[in-house]
Amino acid sequence: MPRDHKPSGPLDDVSKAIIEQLQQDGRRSYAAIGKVVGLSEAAVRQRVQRLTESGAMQIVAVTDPVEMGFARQAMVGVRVVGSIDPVADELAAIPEVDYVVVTAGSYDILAEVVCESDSQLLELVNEKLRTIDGVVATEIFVYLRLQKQTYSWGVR
Amino acid sequence: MPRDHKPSGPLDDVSKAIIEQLQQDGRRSYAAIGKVVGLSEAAVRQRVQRLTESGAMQIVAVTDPVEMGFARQAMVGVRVVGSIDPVADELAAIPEVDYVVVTAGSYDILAEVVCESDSQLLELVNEKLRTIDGVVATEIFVYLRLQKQTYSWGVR
DNA sequence: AGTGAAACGACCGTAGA
DNA sequence: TCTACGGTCGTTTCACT
Repeated sequence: MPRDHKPSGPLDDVSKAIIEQLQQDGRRSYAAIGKVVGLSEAAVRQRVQRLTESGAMQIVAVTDPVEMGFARQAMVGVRVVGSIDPVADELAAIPEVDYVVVTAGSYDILAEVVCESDSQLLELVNEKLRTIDGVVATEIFVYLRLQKQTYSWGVR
Repeated sequence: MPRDHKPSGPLDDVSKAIIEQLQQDGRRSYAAIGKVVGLSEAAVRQRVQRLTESGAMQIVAVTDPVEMGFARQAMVGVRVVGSIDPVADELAAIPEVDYVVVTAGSYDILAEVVCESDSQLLELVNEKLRTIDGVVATEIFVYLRLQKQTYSWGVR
């Protein structure tokens, strides 16, 4: 699922203020946001539409994995021989993998996985990750505690 | 910012269906969701309220760091001597750190950082992370490409 | 890009099963 | 925990700047 990325230059302060409001509550009304940022409802709505269509922002529900029955998360460091891209593609196609990033460092790829149990995690890594062509090593960092997860950059 | 976590047992299929709708569009109307899941508007509203108050779900704007002027992201593996908790707390308090997880493995903590430039990243790691009491080693995984980031578990 | 106004639809509180 | 309903407020469309 690649993000669309229409050009859309850097954001002005008003759009940043709108985003800040929606980071606190994605359902806050355009009218209420307009009062804070000093714009009419319609203007706020237009800017939100442009921001979402350009891919700069999206308004979504994010869930707590534990409450959803996924009690075990882990980050997997992956070392690859040969081309990295096809490996990254295959990883991204796995439903239990929710985050894939190509990195510079002692791993070529970091992949976050969400599982229901330790046994499912082990099976996933052994049978779906380590069997991908080009993967030569993996290291599992089991999550003991998620300490911070924010969707607001720079602010608060 | 610790999550509140009222007890609230495992979710039934209706609540999962509601969440699925809101993962696609966090602003979808309660009435429209009700038609899909077979519930009245008010019932959907009550369930969404309970889900958000229990911390199982939140509806927020998530942004593209590049569009927001944060062109450089990295994952930092942190090795700690002594108690891990105070280090995790200090890391979580840093604004540029958006994700902190305590892990089992060759790092004790993984922290994701969001910066405007390479120089800011370097300064952050050297002056704010490595100076924390108990941190004995860090390893930086600079993000070359974010390949996948989904907020929907299990589905699609 | 922005405003203002009127019609429409969504949301909220309350009552009742 | 759900439905029903009425009042209030938010959203949408459109003509205008």
